[in-house]
Formats: sequence, C-alpha cells, structure tokens
Amino acid sequence: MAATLRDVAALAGVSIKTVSNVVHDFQHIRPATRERVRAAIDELGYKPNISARSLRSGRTGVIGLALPELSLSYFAELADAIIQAAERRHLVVLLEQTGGGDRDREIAMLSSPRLQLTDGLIFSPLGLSTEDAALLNVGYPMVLLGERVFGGPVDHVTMHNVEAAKAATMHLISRGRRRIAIIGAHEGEVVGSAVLRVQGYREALAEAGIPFDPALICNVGRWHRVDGAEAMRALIDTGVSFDAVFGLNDTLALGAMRVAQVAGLRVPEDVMFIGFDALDETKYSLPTLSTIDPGRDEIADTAVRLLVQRIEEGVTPRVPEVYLADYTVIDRESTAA
Amino acid sequence: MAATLRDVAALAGVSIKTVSNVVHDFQHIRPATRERVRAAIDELGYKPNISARSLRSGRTGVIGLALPELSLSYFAELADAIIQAAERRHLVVLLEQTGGGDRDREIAMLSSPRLQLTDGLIFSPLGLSTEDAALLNVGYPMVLLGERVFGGPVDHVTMHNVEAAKAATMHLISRGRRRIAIIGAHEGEVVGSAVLRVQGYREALAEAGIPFDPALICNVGRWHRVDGAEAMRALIDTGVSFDAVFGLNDTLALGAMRVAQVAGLRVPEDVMFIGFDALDETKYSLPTLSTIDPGRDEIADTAVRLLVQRIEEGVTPRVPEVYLADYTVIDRESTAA
DNA sequence: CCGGTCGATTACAACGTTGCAGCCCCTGGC
DNA sequence: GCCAGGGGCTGCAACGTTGTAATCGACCGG
Repeated sequence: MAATLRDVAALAGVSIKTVSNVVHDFQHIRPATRERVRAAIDELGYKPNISARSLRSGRTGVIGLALPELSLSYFAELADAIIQAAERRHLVVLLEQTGGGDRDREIAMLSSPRLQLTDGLIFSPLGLSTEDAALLNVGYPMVLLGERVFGGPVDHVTMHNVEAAKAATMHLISRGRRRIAIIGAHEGEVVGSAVLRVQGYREALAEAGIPFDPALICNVGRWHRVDGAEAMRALIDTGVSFDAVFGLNDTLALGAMRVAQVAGLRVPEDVMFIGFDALDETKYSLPTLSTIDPGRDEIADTAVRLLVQRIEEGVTPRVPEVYLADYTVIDRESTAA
Repeated sequence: MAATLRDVAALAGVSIKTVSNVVHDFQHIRPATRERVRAAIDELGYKPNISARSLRSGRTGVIGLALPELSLSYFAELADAIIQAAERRHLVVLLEQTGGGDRDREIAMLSSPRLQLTDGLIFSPLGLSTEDAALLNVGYPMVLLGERVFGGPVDHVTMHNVEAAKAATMHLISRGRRRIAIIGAHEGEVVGSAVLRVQGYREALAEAGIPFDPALICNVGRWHRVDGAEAMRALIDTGVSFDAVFGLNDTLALGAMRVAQVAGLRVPEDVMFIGFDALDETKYSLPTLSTIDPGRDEIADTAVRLLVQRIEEGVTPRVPEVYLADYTVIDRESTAA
C-alpha cells in the first residue's frame, strides 16, 4: 500500500501536520526538521493522496475539456494546445467527446456526474445555439469556446470570425479572383462559425463591389473532408463557373481541393483555394494550402487562464469576459499569384 | 454548495447509510423508502462526491491515457477510440501528453502524482525501449500499447507489425514493383515500430527474391509529415531509382507523396505509395493512399477491457497477457495497377 | 527578572463516503 | 407464548488530508 502522511510522520518522528507543512513548503520549519521529513518522504516514496486532498480542499487539479470529436484535426490540435496550457498551470485534463454536434449529448454532459472530480470545464459545443445560453448557467466554473453561443453567462474565448473570413476572401480578391465559391455553409442556420464566416465573405465582396451569387455557396452537413469533397463534386456538376474557393475550414478545403484537381482543375492557376484553421497538414498538402491562423495557442492559453481565474475567485459573480484571439492570413501555394 | 448524503437523508427522514444504499441499489429496502429517497435525491440534485467515494473505496472511475502527442493524427484517432471504449464501460479518461518520444518524460509520468486519482493507465510510449521494461512494474494496473517494449510485466496490446509490413511490401511487389523505398527507418534502433516494419519489408523482399538495397532505406528523426517530405527530397536528390515507396506510417507517406508529385513523379504510374495506420485523411488525399489498417478500434477496446480486468482483480499477480490485433491491407489509388 | 512576542510544532476536527456490526420488529414454526 | 431468522434500517469508524487553534519554549526589551 502507498505510504501516507502518518507513515512518514512516524518515521521522521514528527507530527502528521508537520509533514504536511513540509510538503507544502510552509515557513517556520527548522531546516533540520525539514531535512528529516524530506528523507522520510523519499525513503517511503510518499505521494499525497489526491482524493483525500481534494475531499478536504474541494479542489482536484483536474479540469474537464468537452469537445465534439478528436478525429477532427482541428479539435485534436486544440486539445493538444489546451492540455499543454493546463500543464503549465499544473492541471490535468479530463477529456470528454460529445460527438459531432449532438445537442442533447452536449446538454447531458453539462450535468454529468463524471465532471464531479473536475474543478471546472472548458466547453466547445457544436450543437447548442444562442437560445441555449441559459443552460450554461451551471454551478461550476466554465469557459466557453466556439461560435455557437454568444452572450451566455460564462467567459467566452473565440476569435474574430467575421473579420478573418473577410480577410481570407479579400486575399483571394487581391489575387484577382471574382468568382469565389464557399464550401461549408450551413443552410438555414443563424448561429455558428459557418454563418459568421459567410458574413465575412459577403462583406468582402460588397467592399470590392463584387455581386453576391448564391450559386457559389455550397452547403454541407458536417465539416469533414468527405463533405468538402462531395460539395466540390456537386459544384462542378452544376457547371457554375468559379475561380477560387474559400473552404470554411481546412478539412473542407483539402477535401474540395482534391476533387477539383482530380477533375482536371489546376491549383492555383484555374482555381485558388484558401482554408481556415491552420492545421498542421495544410503545410504539406499538394499544393500547400493558404489558410487563416485563428491563434489556437492563444485561445488555449486564454481559456485555461480564465478558467483558473474563475476557479480561484470562487462563486463571486462577475460580468462574463469575452476574449477574441488574433488571426493571421497565411499565404501559401494554393493562392500563389 | 452541492448536496451531500446528509442533506438527502435529512430531507427523506432516513439515515445517511440508507441513502447510500439506495444510491447503490442495495437490496432490503422497502419500495416506499426507496421512493422517498429517490424523490429527495431529485429534489436536491444530489450527485455523489467522487473524491470522497474514491478516498473511501480506492476507485475513481477514471483511467489515465498517456500518449506522445495529439497533434499526430494516429494518436488523435487512437485517443478517440479509447475514450469511446472507456465510455462504454462508464469510465472517463484523463489524458496526458508525454511529447514526441521523450524517454525521461515518459518515465517521470509513470510516477506522477497526477495519476493518483486514476484507477489505471493505458500507456503508449515512444521513447522507452525493452531494457526499460522493469520500469513498467508500477504499483497500479496498466496496459501497454505500441512496439517499444516487449516482454514487460504488464498486459500489452499491439499488432502484427512484421506481418503487416510484409503484407504491405508484398502488395507493392504484386503490382510489379521491385525498387521499393522505405521512408521512416530509424538508424541504429533495435526496438520499435520502425525496426519491425523494416523487418517485415525485408522478409517480403527475401521471399520474392528481390535483393535488399540499403540505398532505398530512408532514415528520419520523427514520424511527422515534414520528415516524410524531407526524406523524399533527400532520396530524390541521391538519384537512386525507385518505383514504389512504403511509408512506415501514413503521415510520412503523405508528406513523401507530396514531394514526389511536386518533383514531377506520377502516382501511381511512376511511383506507388503505401502507408500504415489507415488514418481518415488517407481516404481523401490525392491520390487516395493505400495503407494498412492496424485494427485501431479493436486495439482500443481490448486495451480498455484488459485494464478494467486488471483493476477489478486487484493485486493478484498474473502472467501478462499479449493481444495482437488483426490487420488489413487497404488498396487505394496510390497503388492502383 | 518578567511579560510579551514569535518561531516551531502539535492536537483536533472535518471534508463525504462506505464497510461493518448491530439494532428492532415482524413472521413463522413448534 | 417463545424463540429463531431475517428484512429493513441505523450508528460508528475510517479513508488521508488540511485549516484552525492551541501549545511550548526561546528570545528580547524594559
């Protein structure tokens, strides 16, 4: 069995509390005592029991991270960044997958007893929408990610979606393109990344005096590679002319770009492509994919920072904070002049 | 504050222990009492405190998963599968990243106090090797993944690496290729996936009577996309002739394939490519990439099953179990006849 | 030389849960 | 009418930790 404070105390000839004090580096301990306790700790290989500590202190040092699915590269890279950010603050991450946009599962997860041993939650929903904002009024610290819910009762870390999408579109326009297709719109939706990015696209067109053509807007179900591929196939089949494609995320853009190339279109000569997310793989596609870097590390770090802040300040109500990360346009081969 | 057993007991007019019994569905409770307690639980929104429960019972319902990095798609997809498998058994997963093959970090992680609130660990090392096997003799249940350590003291879930690599190579040979390059070897290593897969490659060559040419073996540092790309560039620069490439994982193969195409080689006409791992993205690359499906879901499910078994049987020593998942060759455009 | 201060250490209770032992009362058999 | 058996429930202790208050001795200024 694992050694406890009691064992260490007995070996060092001090009280349990003194050992606890040494472990926590409290002051007012004689160097000699400290040394003796340290030696006993090493000898017994003592490790504090986190369950007991957490029972006593109400803290576990664990934060929950709930996101749709790791098999989407964007979320895998986001999880990676968040886990690293958490580690820098000596926190571990408990990871839950809610599936690809299943609203009910997302709601159920918010009150899951599995979150009990968590100090707080970083939540990236895909199925909720703004009218669900009230559901976020849970009894524990939480930080929201993404573009599904705005104005909710919790801190929110997101990005300048409209502006970034506008910048992506303007990048294509600056390269001389005027028939710019969108891959990844969500028909009928009024909330979410798709809506915002399409809005940015329209703003760019308007500013450049290019008429908006609904025939260039390709709707998809989900944002997987296969959806991008199918949308591009459908677009080509309609016979509509286009000279550039804005994939609302990289995965869509990559799927679409592949189909375009198979269909004999040259990239970037015939069609330029730009994506969104700056996934690692966009650096190595053929051609390399221009994209928007949404500031993932900044988002991850800020989310963890805000969550820690919420955890530490206790139940004090406060106006929820909204943080918008900076974006960058990354110009690669798929939009080479 | 969250409701406790005491609160529920007071409201229902029974003892704390009776509430606990209801929660655990113990027998010998009158239906009327059970109902009353149930109602009180609902009214107060009682959720058991997992820290306390775990302090008392020694179980948390959490398993640890330690792997190198989520930004490698293989591990992201593996984590996805393991989290799902764990969920089926009502377990949550605490995820730790050990970095890309950092032996010291991997060793440190094994005794991290962060694992304290974990019932067991699924460990996928990248830096350890067989001589470190003794380090796996930790005091908690553990299941090992991967090909770094064999013959260790713990259950091990892995795959038929040599056979699968041999099958991949024979697939290329059956398509008429004889100058098959390997991308991803690790010079000087004697353990790990690279070694085993190269061995399978050599066995296939030998069986087909094809001489082994060391000039076709490309060493890399890590197994990222950029490493595959650089290795391919180097290979082309040497001027060695080759008509097929076996990427020791999909990421390497995709990186290499891109460089080959940029260099003017046609795939599969001039050079065929096959990878390893059956990542989702191999379905959508240009061309689609042939690969080996290592049975990821089977591996995930087995790992969790074995871990649960170890957890439940307590400290009873037992001969470690080794499970080898089935593989399949997936034939796609990159090796089309 | 005494009261006060401060450094070093300790005793105790409590966090919320569960295992164990035991209590009470009802039922059935003789 | 009494006892055995067992269903239904309760009280107590303990898991390992930490916050609070208390203790004890040494040292200092007056």
